[in-house]
Amino acid sequence: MRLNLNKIKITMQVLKETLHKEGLRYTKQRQEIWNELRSSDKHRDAEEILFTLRKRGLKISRATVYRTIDVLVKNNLIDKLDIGDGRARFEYNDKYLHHDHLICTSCDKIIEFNNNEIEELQNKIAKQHNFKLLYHSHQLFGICKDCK
Amino acid sequence: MRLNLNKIKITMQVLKETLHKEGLRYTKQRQEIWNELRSSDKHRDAEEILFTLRKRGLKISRATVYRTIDVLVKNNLIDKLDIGDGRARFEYNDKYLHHDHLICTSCDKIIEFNNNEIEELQNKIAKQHNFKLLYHSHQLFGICKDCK
DNA sequence: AATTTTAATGAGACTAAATCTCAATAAAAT
DNA sequence: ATTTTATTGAGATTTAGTCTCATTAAAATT
Repeated sequence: MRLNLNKIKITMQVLKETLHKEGLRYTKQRQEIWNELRSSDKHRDAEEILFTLRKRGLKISRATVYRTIDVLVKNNLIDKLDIGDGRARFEYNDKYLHHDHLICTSCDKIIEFNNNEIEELQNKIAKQHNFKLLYHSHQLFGICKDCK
Repeated sequence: MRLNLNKIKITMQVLKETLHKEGLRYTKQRQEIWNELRSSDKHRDAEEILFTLRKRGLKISRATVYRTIDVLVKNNLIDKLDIGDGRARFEYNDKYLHHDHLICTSCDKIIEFNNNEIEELQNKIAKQHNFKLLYHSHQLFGICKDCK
Protein backbone atom coordinates (compact mmCIF):
# COMPACT_ATOMS: atom_id res chain seq x y z
CA MET A 1 0.00 0.00 0.00
CA ARG A 2 2.65 2.45 1.09
CA LEU A 3 4.75 1.40 -1.91
CA ASN A 4 1.84 1.94 -4.30
CA LEU A 5 1.14 5.44 -3.09
CA ASN A 6 4.83 6.28 -3.44
CA LYS A 7 4.81 5.00 -7.00
CA ILE A 8 1.89 7.29 -7.91
CA LYS A 9 3.61 10.18 -6.18
CA ILE A 10 6.80 9.56 -8.17
CA THR A 11 5.04 9.39 -11.54
CA MET A 12 3.03 12.53 -10.77
CA GLN A 13 6.33 14.18 -10.03
CA VAL A 14 7.58 13.10 -13.47
CA LEU A 15 4.57 14.82 -15.06
CA LYS A 16 5.01 17.95 -12.96
CA GLU A 17 8.67 18.25 -13.85
CA THR A 18 8.03 17.63 -17.55
CA LEU A 19 5.34 20.31 -17.68
CA HIS A 20 7.55 22.73 -15.77
CA LYS A 21 10.47 22.08 -18.14
CA GLU A 22 8.13 22.92 -21.06
CA GLY A 23 6.72 26.01 -19.34
CA LEU A 24 3.28 24.41 -19.08
CA ARG A 25 0.87 24.34 -16.15
CA TYR A 26 0.21 21.38 -13.88
CA THR A 27 -3.58 21.19 -14.23
CA LYS A 28 -6.20 18.83 -12.85
CA GLN A 29 -7.06 17.53 -16.35
CA ARG A 30 -3.45 16.81 -17.27
CA GLN A 31 -2.96 14.96 -14.00
CA GLU A 32 -6.03 12.81 -14.57
CA ILE A 33 -5.13 11.92 -18.17
CA TRP A 34 -1.59 11.00 -17.21
CA ASN A 35 -2.80 9.00 -14.24
CA GLU A 36 -5.28 7.16 -16.42
CA LEU A 37 -2.65 6.16 -18.97
CA ARG A 38 -0.14 5.40 -16.25
CA SER A 39 -2.26 3.15 -14.11
CA SER A 40 -3.47 0.79 -16.84
CA ASP A 41 -1.45 -1.50 -19.02
CA LYS A 42 -3.86 -1.44 -21.94
CA HIS A 43 -3.62 0.36 -25.27
CA ARG A 44 -6.02 3.27 -24.93
CA ASP A 45 -7.48 5.61 -27.54
CA ALA A 46 -8.35 9.28 -26.97
CA GLU A 47 -12.12 8.85 -27.02
CA GLU A 48 -11.97 6.03 -24.51
CA ILE A 49 -9.89 8.09 -22.09
CA LEU A 50 -12.30 11.01 -22.47
CA PHE A 51 -15.35 8.93 -21.56
CA THR A 52 -13.63 7.05 -18.76
CA LEU A 53 -12.71 10.32 -17.07
CA ARG A 54 -16.16 11.85 -17.65
CA LYS A 55 -17.84 8.77 -16.21
CA ARG A 56 -15.66 9.29 -13.16
CA GLY A 57 -17.12 12.79 -12.77
CA LEU A 58 -14.28 14.91 -14.17
CA LYS A 59 -15.27 17.87 -16.33
CA ILE A 60 -13.10 17.50 -19.39
CA SER A 61 -13.30 18.06 -23.13
CA ARG A 62 -12.13 16.15 -26.15
CA ALA A 63 -9.75 18.97 -27.11
CA THR A 64 -7.99 18.76 -23.75
CA VAL A 65 -7.47 15.03 -24.10
CA TYR A 66 -5.91 15.41 -27.54
CA ARG A 67 -3.81 18.40 -26.48
CA THR A 68 -2.50 16.61 -23.41
CA ILE A 69 -1.73 13.43 -25.29
CA ASP A 70 0.37 15.48 -27.72
CA VAL A 71 2.43 16.86 -24.86
CA LEU A 72 2.92 13.41 -23.34
CA VAL A 73 3.96 11.83 -26.65
CA LYS A 74 6.37 14.64 -27.48
CA ASN A 75 7.98 14.28 -24.08
CA ASN A 76 8.19 10.55 -24.41
CA LEU A 77 6.01 9.80 -21.39
CA ILE A 78 3.63 7.72 -23.51
CA ASP A 79 3.99 5.87 -26.84
CA LYS A 80 1.75 6.19 -29.86
CA LEU A 81 0.66 2.94 -31.48
CA ASP A 82 -0.99 2.40 -34.87
CA ILE A 83 -2.67 -0.97 -35.19
CA GLY A 84 -4.10 -0.08 -38.58
CA ASP A 85 -7.72 0.68 -37.73
CA GLY A 86 -7.49 4.44 -38.22
CA ARG A 87 -7.47 5.25 -34.54
CA ALA A 88 -4.31 6.07 -32.59
CA ARG A 89 -3.66 4.16 -29.37
CA PHE A 90 -1.47 5.26 -26.52
CA GLU A 91 0.28 3.53 -23.67
CA TYR A 92 2.48 4.39 -20.74
CA ASN A 93 6.15 4.32 -21.70
CA ASP A 94 8.02 2.58 -18.92
CA LYS A 95 11.61 3.28 -19.91
CA TYR A 96 12.84 0.39 -17.82
CA LEU A 97 10.49 -2.15 -19.32
CA HIS A 98 10.08 -1.13 -22.91
CA HIS A 99 8.22 -3.35 -25.36
CA ASP A 100 7.20 -3.59 -29.00
CA HIS A 101 4.16 -5.33 -30.51
CA LEU A 102 3.04 -8.35 -32.47
CA ILE A 103 -0.40 -7.64 -33.96
CA CYS A 104 -2.67 -10.29 -35.43
CA THR A 105 -4.22 -9.01 -38.67
CA SER A 106 -7.01 -11.52 -38.30
CA CYS A 107 -8.28 -10.98 -34.73
CA ASP A 108 -6.46 -7.71 -33.79
CA LYS A 109 -4.87 -9.38 -30.76
CA ILE A 110 -1.82 -7.49 -29.47
CA ILE A 111 1.12 -9.37 -27.96
CA GLU A 112 3.91 -7.39 -26.37
CA PHE A 113 7.54 -8.33 -26.62
CA ASN A 114 10.91 -7.10 -25.46
CA ASN A 115 14.17 -7.41 -27.28
CA ASN A 116 17.31 -5.73 -26.09
CA GLU A 117 19.29 -6.74 -29.14
CA ILE A 118 16.86 -4.83 -31.36
CA GLU A 119 17.00 -1.81 -29.05
CA GLU A 120 20.78 -1.83 -29.27
CA LEU A 121 20.68 -2.07 -33.06
CA GLN A 122 18.25 0.87 -33.16
CA ASN A 123 20.67 2.96 -31.12
CA LYS A 124 23.53 1.93 -33.36
CA ILE A 125 21.61 2.89 -36.53
CA ALA A 126 20.61 6.26 -35.10
CA LYS A 127 24.22 6.93 -34.17
CA GLN A 128 25.40 6.02 -37.67
CA HIS A 129 23.03 8.59 -39.17
CA ASN A 130 23.88 11.20 -36.53
CA PHE A 131 20.26 11.13 -35.30
CA LYS A 132 19.23 11.96 -31.76
CA LEU A 133 16.80 9.09 -31.17
CA LEU A 134 13.64 10.15 -29.31
CA TYR A 135 11.30 7.19 -29.64
CA HIS A 136 10.34 4.47 -32.04
CA SER A 137 7.39 2.59 -33.42
CA HIS A 138 7.88 -1.09 -34.11
CA GLN A 139 5.07 -3.44 -34.98
CA LEU A 140 5.14 -6.94 -36.46
CA PHE A 141 1.93 -7.89 -38.25
CA GLY A 142 0.90 -11.46 -38.92
CA ILE A 143 -1.40 -14.34 -38.10
CA CYS A 144 -1.39 -15.51 -34.49
CA LYS A 145 -1.31 -19.16 -33.48
CA ASP A 146 -5.05 -19.19 -32.69
CA CYS A 147 -6.02 -17.85 -36.13
CA LYS A 148 -3.73 -20.06 -38.19
CA MET B 1 15.77 -0.84 -72.18
CA ARG B 2 14.91 -4.47 -72.80
CA LEU B 3 15.75 -5.15 -69.17
CA ASN B 4 13.47 -2.36 -68.00
CA LEU B 5 10.52 -3.60 -70.00
CA ASN B 6 11.04 -7.07 -68.65
CA LYS B 7 11.10 -5.72 -65.13
CA ILE B 8 7.72 -4.03 -65.65
CA LYS B 9 6.34 -7.19 -67.20
CA ILE B 10 7.47 -9.24 -64.22
CA THR B 11 5.94 -6.93 -61.62
CA MET B 12 2.67 -6.75 -63.56
CA GLN B 13 2.70 -10.54 -63.47
CA VAL B 14 3.08 -10.38 -59.70
CA LEU B 15 -0.03 -8.21 -59.49
CA LYS B 16 -1.99 -10.44 -61.86
CA GLU B 17 -1.13 -13.56 -59.89
CA THR B 18 -1.93 -11.93 -56.56
CA LEU B 19 -5.32 -10.77 -57.78
CA HIS B 20 -6.05 -14.18 -59.28
CA LYS B 21 -5.11 -15.90 -56.02
CA GLU B 22 -7.57 -13.63 -54.21
CA GLY B 23 -10.31 -14.17 -56.81
CA LEU B 24 -10.13 -10.51 -57.86
CA ARG B 25 -10.11 -9.02 -61.36
CA TYR B 26 -7.10 -7.61 -63.15
CA THR B 27 -8.47 -4.16 -64.00
CA LYS B 28 -6.97 -1.14 -65.71
CA GLN B 29 -7.22 0.95 -62.53
CA ARG B 30 -5.48 -1.66 -60.37
CA GLN B 31 -2.70 -1.97 -62.90
CA GLU B 32 -2.16 1.79 -63.01
CA ILE B 33 -2.11 2.19 -59.22
CA TRP B 34 0.32 -0.67 -58.79
CA ASN B 35 2.52 0.62 -61.58
CA GLU B 36 2.52 4.08 -60.04
CA LEU B 37 3.64 2.79 -56.65
CA ARG B 38 6.06 0.37 -58.21
CA SER B 39 7.89 2.77 -60.48
CA SER B 40 8.66 5.45 -57.92
CA ASP B 41 10.79 5.18 -54.81
CA LYS B 42 8.95 7.89 -52.91
CA HIS B 43 6.45 7.60 -50.07
CA ARG B 44 3.10 8.30 -51.67
CA ASP B 45 -0.29 9.07 -50.16
CA ALA B 46 -3.66 8.06 -51.61
CA GLU B 47 -4.73 11.53 -52.71
CA GLU B 48 -1.45 12.12 -54.50
CA ILE B 49 -1.73 8.86 -56.44
CA LEU B 50 -5.32 9.74 -57.38
CA PHE B 51 -4.38 13.11 -58.84
CA THR B 52 -1.24 11.86 -60.56
CA LEU B 53 -3.25 9.23 -62.41
CA ARG B 54 -6.06 11.67 -63.26
CA LYS B 55 -3.55 14.19 -64.58
CA ARG B 56 -2.28 11.42 -66.81
CA GLY B 57 -5.79 11.02 -68.25
CA LEU B 58 -6.99 7.93 -66.41
CA LYS B 59 -10.60 7.93 -65.27
CA ILE B 60 -10.37 6.87 -61.66
CA SER B 61 -12.06 7.60 -58.34
CA ARG B 62 -10.83 8.09 -54.80
CA ALA B 63 -12.70 4.96 -53.65
CA THR B 64 -10.85 2.81 -56.17
CA VAL B 65 -7.49 4.10 -55.01
CA TYR B 66 -8.26 3.32 -51.37
CA ARG B 67 -9.76 -0.07 -52.21
CA THR B 68 -6.79 -1.08 -54.34
CA ILE B 69 -4.27 0.10 -51.77
CA ASP B 70 -6.00 -2.12 -49.20
CA VAL B 71 -5.57 -5.14 -51.44
CA LEU B 72 -1.91 -4.35 -52.08
CA VAL B 73 -1.11 -3.84 -48.39
CA LYS B 74 -2.92 -7.01 -47.35
CA ASN B 75 -0.99 -8.97 -49.94
CA ASN B 76 2.28 -7.43 -48.91
CA LEU B 77 2.99 -5.81 -52.29
CA ILE B 78 3.28 -2.38 -50.70
CA ASP B 79 4.04 -1.15 -47.17
CA LYS B 80 2.01 1.30 -45.14
CA LEU B 81 3.93 4.04 -43.38
CA ASP B 82 2.73 6.43 -40.66
CA ILE B 83 4.97 9.46 -40.28
CA GLY B 84 2.60 11.02 -37.77
CA ASP B 85 0.84 13.66 -39.87
CA GLY B 86 -2.52 11.90 -40.04
CA ARG B 87 -2.13 10.73 -43.59
CA ALA B 88 -1.05 7.20 -44.52
CA ARG B 89 1.86 6.80 -46.95
CA PHE B 90 2.60 3.79 -49.09
CA GLU B 91 5.63 2.45 -50.87
CA TYR B 92 6.61 -0.47 -53.05
CA ASN B 93 7.77 -3.41 -50.98
CA ASP B 94 10.81 -4.87 -52.66
CA LYS B 95 11.27 -8.05 -50.72
CA TYR B 96 14.89 -8.27 -51.77
CA LEU B 97 15.79 -4.77 -50.68
CA HIS B 98 13.65 -4.12 -47.67
CA HIS B 99 14.16 -1.01 -45.56
CA ASP B 100 12.88 0.70 -42.45
CA HIS B 101 12.77 4.43 -41.64
CA LEU B 102 14.37 7.15 -39.57
CA ILE B 103 11.98 10.11 -39.38
CA CYS B 104 12.97 13.58 -38.20
CA THR B 105 10.26 14.97 -35.91
CA SER B 106 11.49 18.47 -36.62
CA CYS B 107 11.65 18.63 -40.45
CA ASP B 108 9.78 15.40 -41.41
CA LYS B 109 12.77 14.18 -43.41
CA ILE B 110 12.68 10.42 -44.04
CA ILE B 111 15.90 8.41 -44.17
CA GLU B 112 15.73 4.78 -45.18
CA PHE B 113 17.87 2.08 -43.67
CA ASN B 114 18.43 -1.63 -43.95
CA ASN B 115 19.40 -3.97 -41.20
CA ASN B 116 19.53 -7.69 -41.68
CA GLU B 117 20.23 -8.37 -38.03
CA ILE B 118 16.95 -6.69 -37.09
CA GLU B 119 15.08 -8.64 -39.78
CA GLU B 120 16.47 -11.88 -38.39
CA LEU B 121 15.50 -10.94 -34.85
CA GLN B 122 11.97 -10.15 -36.05
CA ASN B 123 11.68 -13.60 -37.61
CA LYS B 124 13.01 -15.17 -34.45
CA ILE B 125 10.48 -13.32 -32.27
CA ALA B 126 7.57 -14.25 -34.56
CA LYS B 127 8.66 -17.88 -34.43
CA GLN B 128 8.85 -17.80 -30.62
CA HIS B 129 5.24 -16.63 -30.47
CA ASN B 130 4.10 -19.05 -33.16
CA PHE B 131 3.15 -16.12 -35.40
CA LYS B 132 3.10 -16.28 -39.18
CA LEU B 133 4.86 -12.98 -39.92
CA LEU B 134 3.29 -11.07 -42.83
CA TYR B 135 4.90 -7.63 -42.69
CA HIS B 136 6.16 -5.10 -40.23
CA SER B 137 6.24 -1.42 -39.48
CA HIS B 138 9.41 -0.03 -37.99
CA GLN B 139 10.10 3.66 -37.57
CA LEU B 140 12.72 5.46 -35.50
CA PHE B 141 11.77 9.03 -34.63
CA GLY B 142 14.27 11.67 -33.60
CA ILE B 143 16.16 14.81 -34.53
CA CYS B 144 18.30 14.63 -37.67
CA LYS B 145 21.81 16.01 -37.90
CA ASP B 146 20.65 19.13 -39.78
CA CYS B 147 18.06 20.04 -37.12
CA LYS B 148 20.22 19.42 -34.07
C1' DA C 1 -4.44 36.99 1.08
C1' DA C 2 -6.03 39.62 -2.74
C1' DT C 3 -5.11 41.00 -7.29
C1' DT C 4 -3.14 40.64 -11.74
C1' DT C 5 -1.37 38.12 -15.48
C1' DT C 6 -1.38 34.55 -18.62
C1' DA C 7 -2.05 29.88 -20.00
C1' DA C 8 -5.59 26.11 -20.19
C1' DT C 9 -10.12 24.61 -20.72
C1' DG C 10 -14.88 23.52 -22.72
C1' DA C 11 -18.30 23.48 -26.20
C1' DG C 12 -19.07 22.81 -30.40
C1' DA C 13 -17.98 24.25 -35.17
C1' DC C 14 -14.82 22.67 -38.51
C1' DT C 15 -11.47 19.88 -41.44
C1' DA C 16 -9.94 16.18 -43.94
C1' DA C 17 -8.79 11.26 -44.40
C1' DA C 18 -11.05 7.33 -45.29
C1' DT C 19 -15.40 4.59 -46.04
C1' DC C 20 -19.86 3.56 -47.92
C1' DT C 21 -23.80 3.34 -51.30
C1' DC C 22 -25.71 2.12 -55.45
C1' DA C 23 -26.51 2.61 -60.31
C1' DA C 24 -23.51 2.07 -64.33
C1' DT C 25 -19.66 -0.37 -66.37
C1' DA C 26 -16.28 -3.72 -67.66
C1' DA C 27 -13.92 -8.22 -66.85
C1' DA C 28 -14.42 -13.00 -67.19
C1' DA C 29 -17.22 -17.05 -67.95
C1' DT C 30 -20.39 -19.38 -70.84
C1' DA D 1 -22.25 -12.78 -78.68
C1' DT D 2 -24.44 -13.08 -74.38
C1' DT D 3 -24.71 -13.63 -69.56
C1' DT D 4 -22.87 -13.29 -65.08
C1' DT D 5 -20.67 -11.04 -61.51
C1' DA D 6 -17.14 -8.11 -59.64
C1' DT D 7 -15.50 -3.34 -60.04
C1' DT D 8 -15.90 1.36 -60.69
C1' DG D 9 -17.28 6.41 -60.15
C1' DA D 10 -19.56 10.13 -57.99
C1' DG D 11 -20.55 12.02 -54.23
C1' DA D 12 -22.76 11.46 -49.69
C1' DT D 13 -21.27 10.03 -45.21
C1' DT D 14 -18.48 8.99 -41.23
C1' DT D 15 -15.22 10.00 -37.86
C1' DA D 16 -10.59 11.00 -35.88
C1' DG D 17 -8.52 14.91 -34.89
C1' DT D 18 -8.06 20.23 -34.92
C1' DC D 19 -9.46 24.94 -34.23
C1' DT D 20 -11.78 29.08 -32.20
C1' DC D 21 -12.84 32.00 -28.68
C1' DA D 22 -15.17 33.27 -24.53
C1' DT D 23 -14.63 31.53 -19.81
C1' DT D 24 -11.90 29.63 -16.11
C1' DA D 25 -8.10 28.46 -13.28
C1' DA D 26 -2.92 28.31 -12.50
C1' DA D 27 0.85 30.89 -11.18
C1' DA D 28 3.09 35.29 -10.42
C1' DT D 29 2.95 39.61 -8.17
C1' DT D 30 1.63 42.90 -4.86
